[in-house]
Amino acid sequence: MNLKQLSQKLGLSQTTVSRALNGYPEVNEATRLRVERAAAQYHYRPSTRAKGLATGKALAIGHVIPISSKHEMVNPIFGDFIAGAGETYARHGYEMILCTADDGQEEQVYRGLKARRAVDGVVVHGPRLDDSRIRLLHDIGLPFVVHGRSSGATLPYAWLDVNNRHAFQRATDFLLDLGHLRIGLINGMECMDFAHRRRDGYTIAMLARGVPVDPSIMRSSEMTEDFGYQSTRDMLALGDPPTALLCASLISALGARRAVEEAGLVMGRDVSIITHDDDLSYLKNGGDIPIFTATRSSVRAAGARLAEILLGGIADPDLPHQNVLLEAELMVGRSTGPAPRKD
Amino acid sequence: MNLKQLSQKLGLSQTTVSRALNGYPEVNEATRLRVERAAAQYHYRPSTRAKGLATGKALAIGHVIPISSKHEMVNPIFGDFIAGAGETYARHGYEMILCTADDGQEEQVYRGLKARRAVDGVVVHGPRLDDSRIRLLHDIGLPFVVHGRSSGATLPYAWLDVNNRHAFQRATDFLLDLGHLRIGLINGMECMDFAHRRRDGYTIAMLARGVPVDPSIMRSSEMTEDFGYQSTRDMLALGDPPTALLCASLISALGARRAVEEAGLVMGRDVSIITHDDDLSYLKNGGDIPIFTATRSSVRAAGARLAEILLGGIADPDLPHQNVLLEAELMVGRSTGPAPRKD
DNA sequence: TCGCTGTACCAAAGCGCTTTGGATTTTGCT
DNA sequence: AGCAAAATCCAAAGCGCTTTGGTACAGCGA
Repeated sequence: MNLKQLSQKLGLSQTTVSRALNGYPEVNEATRLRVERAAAQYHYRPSTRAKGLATGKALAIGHVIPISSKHEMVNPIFGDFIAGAGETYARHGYEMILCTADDGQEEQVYRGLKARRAVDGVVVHGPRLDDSRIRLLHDIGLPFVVHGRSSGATLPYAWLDVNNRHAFQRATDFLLDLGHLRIGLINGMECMDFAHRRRDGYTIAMLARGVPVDPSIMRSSEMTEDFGYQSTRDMLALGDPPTALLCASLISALGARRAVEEAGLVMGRDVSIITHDDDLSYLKNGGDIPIFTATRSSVRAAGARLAEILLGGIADPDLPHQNVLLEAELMVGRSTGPAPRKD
Repeated sequence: MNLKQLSQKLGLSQTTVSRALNGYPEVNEATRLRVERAAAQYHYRPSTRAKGLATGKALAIGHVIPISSKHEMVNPIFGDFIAGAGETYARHGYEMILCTADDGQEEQVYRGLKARRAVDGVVVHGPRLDDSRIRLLHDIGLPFVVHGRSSGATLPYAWLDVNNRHAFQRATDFLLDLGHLRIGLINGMECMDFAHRRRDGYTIAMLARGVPVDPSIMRSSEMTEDFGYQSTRDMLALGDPPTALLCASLISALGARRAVEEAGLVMGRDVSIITHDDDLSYLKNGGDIPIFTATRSSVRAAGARLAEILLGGIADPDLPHQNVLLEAELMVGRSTGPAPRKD
């Protein structure tokens, strides 16, 4: 069923039917009701493509998933983020379109999206330090919101981020308060902006207390379980091993715990662990009492909020760039305790 | 830059430019070359919407992500699956569009996709037993491929699945061969087809050896870390605890290991664990030697393969429904060993 | 030379919608 | 009653592409 057929069935012009359905004022209420009922009855829905063509909008938002061809790594938070954003898009009549982009060809993908007029805006995932995508999207005139931030970017841009620096600063302080002095950092890849900021927070807190920052207990890589395990095992084998660990993700924290237990140590007693927790639906941090003490911030909520920002910016391009900084909660779980006394 | 502008710049008609770009024969090779060069120079890309309107195709594939509003659970394999499929779509000039659908409104979402003519086909994720979506999509005439299968479906349909029954049968046999008799099952939700089949495989193997199937060591729920932990803890507290566990996912296996170790037992010695491993990029099963003995099958590869099948079916609707059954590998890791001798 | 067959190109219609610029009828007011 | 304004509705153009149904011209054999 298309507009023409529907309007013929109603004995009205396409104009009137279209206006009735789109809430324009110049149509009799009785007529509008009749139209709406008929539309529902025949399951009429305007074709997105035709509507898009006619209005000059794409009625779609693009998400470009960076996929490192080296590591073939897909960001595990992606599913939850999308779930949050998707609901918002649907409510506003937008489609969500996904593209994957290997390392080198990211620029191509964004340009293609723009040239094909496939989207009205995009979400930038996984920003790196001084991320080139910001300049690129600015230049080609494609509205965007960054999930995270990009230190070093000179242009103003819209973003939504968790206050990673503050979160890790608080977490480090929490451990310092418990008497820990050897605090290991198991970070994400520090070319990623969020990891860089977390490290900053960690360093700031350590230095503020005059505790030395020791590179030998700071690791940085993709946040896999195995990386958490290896890093922890290595660090525990040091002459002066850490009594506490700061992990960048629940997944690497699971690996860290494995190494701790494998070494015959008890988490929360011999080694304390704090992790960041993205509150992923498939990786809950325990039940009532969290397993891990964690800095928590829901990625899914972030997705929903970010989508609102993007759509708002598209609806009114003159609006100033929105910047939203979310604070993470510090949830105390069972993985932390006072630093073990040296005997 | 659009077709009209490009054709004016070239002093050709839109027809000729369009045909040149789409590889039709009735255009001079020299002209075609000139057109292609100009298109590249001006970054011309046909508008997907316009092209779709003109051809009557949507040039897009839909993925509907079921999101249980009860559990707010997003399938963790989703990111990797999408990554596999996305590359295939891009290569064929298709967009991938995502919708989220809460429990009740799935039918609405599919109908909407069809009515808006937003997609040429869809991928059905997470099929349940006798899944109603198969009938629905058949009825509304939307091409689809199921990732998994649906026991009880009477209509023929295209699917790509892992041989879950065989995989779990082999895994169970493997444990039985090691002398285990009390083998616990930590399954996914058994309304899901894959979980049902895995249970079947387990049961078949047990019965074939005359080993009793004991419901008290069989659990079924969403595959979270916590579920793996709780289930294992409970089972280990039984009078006659299992000496081996079969897990449905690496995530719940991590939870199972936690419970095993917390009980002061050693995985691979006191309790053997076999898990299914979807080979997710962010959750590798260890390094060189797998942590867990596992039935492995790459979800990402499945995504790529399934996308090919769907596009093939769309290109030639008369083709019979393709059915692909992938065998999982049984990878031996460090989590399994002979059944402990009773003293 | 004429007709005929390709080859290479083009004008215009059409995909399903929105929107512009009227046209017609009603209403409100004097 | 008479007339402007408001209320409703409509025909047709246009969004950017593909495709149908041509035309024009060169080349060829008779």
